[in-house]
Amino acid sequence: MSERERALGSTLKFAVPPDYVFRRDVCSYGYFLLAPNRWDPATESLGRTFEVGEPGAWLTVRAVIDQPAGSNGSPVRVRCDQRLDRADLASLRSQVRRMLNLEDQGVRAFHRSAPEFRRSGRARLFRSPTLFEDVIKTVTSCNVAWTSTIRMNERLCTVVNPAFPRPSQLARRKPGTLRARCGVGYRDVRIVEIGRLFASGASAVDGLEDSSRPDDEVYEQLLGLPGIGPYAASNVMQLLGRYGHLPVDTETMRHARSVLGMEGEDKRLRERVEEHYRPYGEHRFRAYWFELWADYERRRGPAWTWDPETTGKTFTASSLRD
DNA sequence: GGTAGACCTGGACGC
DNA sequence: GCGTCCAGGTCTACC
Repeated sequence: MSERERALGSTLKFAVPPDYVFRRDVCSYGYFLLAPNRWDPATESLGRTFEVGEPGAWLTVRAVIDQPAGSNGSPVRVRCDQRLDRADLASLRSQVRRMLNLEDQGVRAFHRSAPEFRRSGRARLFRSPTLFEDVIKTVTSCNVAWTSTIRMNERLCTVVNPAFPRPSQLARRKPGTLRARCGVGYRDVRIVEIGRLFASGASAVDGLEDSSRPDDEVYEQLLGLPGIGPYAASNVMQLLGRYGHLPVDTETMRHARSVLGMEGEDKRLRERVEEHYRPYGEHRFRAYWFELWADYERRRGPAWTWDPETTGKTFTASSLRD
């Protein structure tokens, strides 16, 4: 493809399920506020840098994704800053489909289990183009305030790769460099090690996306990864489309006390939270999460109106405490 | 199996 | 402007 042909940006349009509402379903999980994603509340579009191609010939593409008609189930559009060939368009399409979680077959079942979310239509959860990015984003969200998570992801994109670091890029980095330039702190060694595992296709990460495997097996495997404890493993589970685990953190405790009216010490509260969401079975994460999200929206307005520079930075348990 | 303390960063607070 | 304290989940050592 010539340079001139490339200059005329490609546009991709594709059908989505009838229930799909772009602004609601993108702004459904905090990762829509993390680099390289950039939500624009004014145009209700998501900007992002992607990488297409193959090892040794990566192509960096800047794209803007939206749903021009804005109505349920109307096609989603992806506008690129350059012209892509068929293979690159296919790669981009598959990355966007993962982010938008379009293959999620459990929406109806979730609404049967939790009819209180039928009216809002909440069910789908936003995620990253790759499992690797979801895992690293999860590690950067552990033991840290939300603003620091935002900063770490920004710096990883600025310092290593604007489309988000690839496993091999993090595998090659010195931990000290990541710590000094990306502000990841003691997570440096763990991030490099996760990069190595994904880059080499080690058995520790093999089969994580195999949906035929039982939940408990995948959960145990995740717990074996560096930097991944019970909270992070449960969070990655939901990013894999497995919603039966609850990632319990300080924010869960705040929610239990302030919204569910529960009392007691953390250990007892943890048990009560598990008990509370048990009736939702394999959908319990979604029931928990959209209840929490509805509370955020009561405080801050609909998520699609949040400005990443202001409102988007205010989510952390201590700042939301009543 | 349970628990205490270290890990690192940035924000809040007091002086 | 500086020093101190605290929030935040994982990991290791120890009981």
